[in-house]
Amino acid sequence: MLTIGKLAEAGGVGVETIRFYQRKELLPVPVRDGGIRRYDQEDLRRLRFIRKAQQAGFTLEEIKELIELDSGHDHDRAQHMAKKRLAKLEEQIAELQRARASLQRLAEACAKDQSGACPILFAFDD
Amino acid sequence: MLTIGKLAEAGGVGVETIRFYQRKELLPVPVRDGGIRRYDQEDLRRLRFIRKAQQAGFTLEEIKELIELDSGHDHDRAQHMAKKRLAKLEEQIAELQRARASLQRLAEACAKDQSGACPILFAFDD
DNA sequence: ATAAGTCCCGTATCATAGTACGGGATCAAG
DNA sequence: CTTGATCCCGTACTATGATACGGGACTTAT
Repeated sequence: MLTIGKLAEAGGVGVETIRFYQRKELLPVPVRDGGIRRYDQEDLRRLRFIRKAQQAGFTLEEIKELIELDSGHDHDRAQHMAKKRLAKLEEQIAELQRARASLQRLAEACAKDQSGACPILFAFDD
Repeated sequence: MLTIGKLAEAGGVGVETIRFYQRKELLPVPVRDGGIRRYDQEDLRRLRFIRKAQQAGFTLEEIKELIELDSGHDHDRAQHMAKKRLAKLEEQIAELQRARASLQRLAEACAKDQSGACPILFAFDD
């Protein structure tokens, strides 16, 4: 059994973040042991799930939805969300790659022409 | 000469956004023609610069700094910022690619095993 | 010259994801 | 049995990038 501080530490977040997730109904508000909330491994697992899902780009709103898919039996819905997120990820990656190409080109132009106006400051003209 | 509404339209943003950028000192507050602010092509160029730079991932704070590099002659600083941003872009791209790989794997596992618990809901275990 | 459409300004609100604060309760160690 | 750490709770504040609102001034078309 963990206290909120231990759970936060184990999950790599701050205590306030746990409380924030509870308010957002991403984590259950656990039973109390004489005023003090006690957490178990399931809570830690869920906390870690939240963090991993965030890394995959899901918003807390979406993560809440994933969690609410009742103990993992709604494959269709889960797959739908995963696909939607994958499409979004593709899009984001492509966008960043375009930005990178454009910025690389400008940085090179800036390095070449050391006199006069710097191209970076004059346009992102892609 | 443009009014704020025309400038906003030409730049593909809302009127409020122009005013927001003025408050943030990203756009100059122009001279007034009898109470009405008038904008020129230079303002439009700058507005477009802001949007392009945003697409390259610069924050408004950074864009302000870029703009303040005195009419484009501080190549060193501009290049430094471009490199910093490029590094950050690389990092973001790599991170999204990792997220994509992980999520793809989970989606496949979910599709294969239609019975029982959905792997998506049980871990992002990369 | 009057009505509709813009523009002016300051202030408030939004979404997202937290972080901080203050005052009281409770727990663990010496 | 006191002291310090940790916990409780609600509320407020932060950052980022806008978006909305209200009431008055100004412009444009008829």
